[in-house]
Amino acid sequence: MTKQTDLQKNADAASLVDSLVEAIVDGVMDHRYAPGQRLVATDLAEEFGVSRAPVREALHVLAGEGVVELVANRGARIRKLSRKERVDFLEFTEALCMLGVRQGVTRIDEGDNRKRLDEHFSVIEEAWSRRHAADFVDALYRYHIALNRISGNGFVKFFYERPYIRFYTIMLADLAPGENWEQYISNYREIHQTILDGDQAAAMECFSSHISWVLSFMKR
Amino acid sequence: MTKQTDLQKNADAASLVDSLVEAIVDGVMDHRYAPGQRLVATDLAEEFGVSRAPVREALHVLAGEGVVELVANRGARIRKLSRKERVDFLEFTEALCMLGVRQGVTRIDEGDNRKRLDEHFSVIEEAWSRRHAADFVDALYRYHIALNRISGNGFVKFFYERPYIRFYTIMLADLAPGENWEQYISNYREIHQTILDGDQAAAMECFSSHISWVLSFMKR
DNA sequence: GTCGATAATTTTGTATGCAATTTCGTAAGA
DNA sequence: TCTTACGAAATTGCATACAAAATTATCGAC
Repeated sequence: MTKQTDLQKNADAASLVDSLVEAIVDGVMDHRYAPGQRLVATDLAEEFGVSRAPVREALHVLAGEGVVELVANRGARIRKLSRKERVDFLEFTEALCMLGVRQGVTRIDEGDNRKRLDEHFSVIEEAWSRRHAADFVDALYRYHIALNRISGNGFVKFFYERPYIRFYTIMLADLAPGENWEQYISNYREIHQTILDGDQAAAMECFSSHISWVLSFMKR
Repeated sequence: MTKQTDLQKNADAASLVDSLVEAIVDGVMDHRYAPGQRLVATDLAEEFGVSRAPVREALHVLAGEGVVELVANRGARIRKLSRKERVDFLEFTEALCMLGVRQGVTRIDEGDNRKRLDEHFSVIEEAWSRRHAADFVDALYRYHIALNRISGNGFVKFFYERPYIRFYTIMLADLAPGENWEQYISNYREIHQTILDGDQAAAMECFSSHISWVLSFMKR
């Protein structure tokens, strides 16, 4: 029995390979493919009703992105990060977000930036109130996407929204906030407020000490 | 006449696609392929004496990496960064290096870290004395690779050494140091010294103000 | 039952074929 | 001279084919 997953071939110029990349990333996001799991080209081809060629090309894109690990003669598997790798990644990504904070603060009053950022923050609050780790981490991620866009650094925007950053970020849900729901939201309320206040020094200080705190309990 | 470029098929497990990726990146590095240039799969296939399939896969890896831009039905071209994009990229990459500095300082006395970092610095000095922008930028890049390795954050190491970071970094050679050779090396001597001294606060302060200075003259 | 060798099956890697699309050259018309 | 139109050539995207490698299954020895 062939269960064909629909490829939403965006009416526009999205190529088949692009659709496949997106479909596979989606599959990873909603845990249909688990980290470490092997991805057999033939199976995917059948699942999506295409030949192996575009599937392989999609897997190579994902390998370039870092979502997938490609070993010669052994095919592809979803990349799996050790605990240390995830902590390292968090440290890395937070250093980036710091840049978003620094530059975002200076532009908070342009256009509807303030309103938009505030909306994103309420999603964080909402996920927090439900104590839903995955949604919480996702909301934090989207908040920083918004902030990075506001910051105006095109490269940070480009980078932070790449599939594998999204993917790795989501994988942090089992490390944070851990047992620290209260402190976490409290920190972010302060960060958000200082950003809204346009106080760059305070925002960076807040965010920086939040990072230190998060890393301290993640590294134990 | 078919001029076949040698693919150095590393004796070990490096697949054909990997070799192609490396060969293409090398081609970009020594300016045989210019940013914006179109890469025709058939031509590359012929050049390397293979079929189009692995070439296409290599191009998809590079697309995932961000070295190449892939447009549906129009094939691949070497990614070209505008001036603003390059400045944004520099801002981005410096934020990362900041992390390397912060953590690297704390480990400067482990093993032969001090010696190795010092060796990398002398390469910077050497390129500086020749006033060779490309070599200078490359030496700076390698210095930070060494520092990132010392820092112990595996993700920063992994990330900073990816082909496209190397590629983009090299593309900064026409923006820096510009007319500012003297100030640039002077800053780096101070950065290097504070790192050797193990003075984290001073190192971060030095590096941070160096970044501000570089960006100020690049943004003009 | 466990281990190891061997055969059968699966899966990968690369080449090739062909239709669809784009690109390029050329010529007609304003 | 500059567009615009059109047809030929080039190029891409996807499917298919097949050899090489890896994986799994089978079977016998202990």
